[in-house]
Amino acid sequence: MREDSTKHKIIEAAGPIFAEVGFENGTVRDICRAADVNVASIKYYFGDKKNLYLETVLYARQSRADRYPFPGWSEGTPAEAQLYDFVSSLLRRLTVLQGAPWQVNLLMRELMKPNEACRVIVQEYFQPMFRGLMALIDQLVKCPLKEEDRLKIGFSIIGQCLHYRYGTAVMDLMVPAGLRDSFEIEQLADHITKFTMHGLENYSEQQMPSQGESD
Amino acid sequence: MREDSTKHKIIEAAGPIFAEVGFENGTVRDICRAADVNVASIKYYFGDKKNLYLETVLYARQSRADRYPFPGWSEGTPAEAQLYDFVSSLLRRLTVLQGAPWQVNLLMRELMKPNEACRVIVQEYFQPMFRGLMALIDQLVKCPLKEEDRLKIGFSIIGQCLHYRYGTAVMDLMVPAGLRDSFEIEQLADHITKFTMHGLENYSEQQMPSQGESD
DNA sequence: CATTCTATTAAACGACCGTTTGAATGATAG
DNA sequence: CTATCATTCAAACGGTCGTTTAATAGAATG
Repeated sequence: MREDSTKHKIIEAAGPIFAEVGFENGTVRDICRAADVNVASIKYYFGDKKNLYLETVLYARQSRADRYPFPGWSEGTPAEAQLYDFVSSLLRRLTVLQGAPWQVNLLMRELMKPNEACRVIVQEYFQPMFRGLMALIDQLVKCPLKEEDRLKIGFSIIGQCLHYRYGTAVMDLMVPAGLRDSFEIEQLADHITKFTMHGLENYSEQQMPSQGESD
Repeated sequence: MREDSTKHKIIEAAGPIFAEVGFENGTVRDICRAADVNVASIKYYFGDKKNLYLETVLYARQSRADRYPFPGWSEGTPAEAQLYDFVSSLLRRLTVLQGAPWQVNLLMRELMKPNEACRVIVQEYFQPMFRGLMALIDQLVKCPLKEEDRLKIGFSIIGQCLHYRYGTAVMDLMVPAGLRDSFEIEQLADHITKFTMHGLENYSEQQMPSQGESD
């Protein structure tokens, strides 16, 4: 798609608007004014507003995937370093503590209240990332994990990271101004990595408690 | 407020609608149809739609606070048991893995994209909870914590819990049907408690690493 | 040149929005 | 009964929404 094509201009204008206010509140008139095109162009190029939204979400996904291909580690990299890299790149990808680019906000919006585009996003974007994380978890614990525990651990890691995006507004009210310096990405990644490493340390020993916990 | 009063009927009708579709997409006509009152009642009792929304959010907060007053533990309760209670009651309060009552969804919506009501919610609802958690964290680690670390640990715990609400849709696609049984609230609380306990175990030793971590 | 196809335009359509009006209703008080 | 008050009502207001129309301009094709 040519960068100066009308279709491209519309998507680039629609992205920030949908990301900011969602599908229903983003009006085609606003979008077309921002893109400097006639309102009828929506019908001409996308059929209707719904399809414009769909194409915009998929475009956002694609451009984020292009921008942040998943890091491959060299063979010898220690697992803890890989975990740190994973966490910090996830935080960075979410551009925690900064204004996120519209692509991120739009994808988050889609993941939280899934429309049609959600399944595609999860399958092509989220699952590969999560699979990489679970392989990493396997390296970090001593013994093989049950699938459900592997998932829960993964959710614990992801949850710690995502909370810094979900809860941005709350956290701004929560963290005193004097402590903001301690909440840069590197330090958050450091904390989450340590916290997780310790959390995993004795995990293998807890795998099979005393079978039969009730009587 | 009498339970059968018109004002009460309107709020009870507005709650689920605002929670489901947000402020902008919830129409006064839908609300009034659900409440079985005339549209002009909005102006009569609330002035305008915005004020109706505000009163509905505050009502939601109040009814949740009434329903789940914060648990007080007896003096001797072990800290780990308190942590488990905290986590499981938070998960339960969010009614993770179930359809949440409209009050929860409305409050989550407000916390994520703060309108006017947010500040009140955070101050009266969230901060007391968080303060309780931080006091609990102090009991769990051996030595006094820096304020910033206490906050980060708190966020790590909250983040793990909230992710099961934020990411509901994604997780439904992520967890194979055969493993759903392992994701009941008790088991999630168990995992998060253990994971957190281990995460905190060596925390005190990491407080002051080797000062000067570069070259 | 005449024709066909692509792209863009201003204007309008019907539907729905939040809000407002002014009359009707029914209970209460003098 | 009359007057007053709070409450409810159907109807309409002006505005914005997504969508559509029909006309237009310019390039491509014969």
